Amino acid sequence: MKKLGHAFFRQDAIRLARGLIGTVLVRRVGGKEYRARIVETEAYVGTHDLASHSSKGRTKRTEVMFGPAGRAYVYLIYGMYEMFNIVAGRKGTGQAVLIRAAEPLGDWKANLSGPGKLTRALGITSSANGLDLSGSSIFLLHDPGYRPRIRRTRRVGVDYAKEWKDALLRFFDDKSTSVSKRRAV
DNA sequence: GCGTCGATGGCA
DNA sequence: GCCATCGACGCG
Repeated sequence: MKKLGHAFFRQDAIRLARGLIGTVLVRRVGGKEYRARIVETEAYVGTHDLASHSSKGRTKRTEVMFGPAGRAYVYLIYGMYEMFNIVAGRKGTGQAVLIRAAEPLGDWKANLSGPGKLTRALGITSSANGLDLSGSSIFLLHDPGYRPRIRRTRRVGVDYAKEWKDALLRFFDDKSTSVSKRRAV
């Protein structure tokens, strides 16, 4: 399996969100390595997307979204959950892909069916914000032997986003049982 | 099975 | 005063 690099992450958020389904997330922490197949993502397509944090403009929090693709954007939500995103697209466009669910691979067992559960289980915190994902502590692998069955729905929890709330920007692998529960179209 | 609700903290 | 969430609880 080949490591995903800058050229892959630099795709626009929609193509990246779709392309990430079925890839393998690798997390090295505490001398151990954990692998999980990504089965659910959401695209946040730029500063015009009212559900995207980048639509608020450049702030201390959103700064990393405006940087180069392939870095981690990690933030705290509801006071207790960290969300793990990958910056997408051309630098300055404010795009990112939220990783919502994954399926453990190998001996390791965990419930990764939701963005908060995934980061908790993998030990991803805001200290990883801005981290280059072509490094060694968090990176991704292309798995050419796996063919996901991709479905597309509305994003979760963005009802405030006016004309953007119903955009079909959530992708998941219909073959997987690790997709987070909500499947509303 | 489904709706409602509270926890909890950074941010604008 | 919001939230890109989750799990517990009360239905009947």
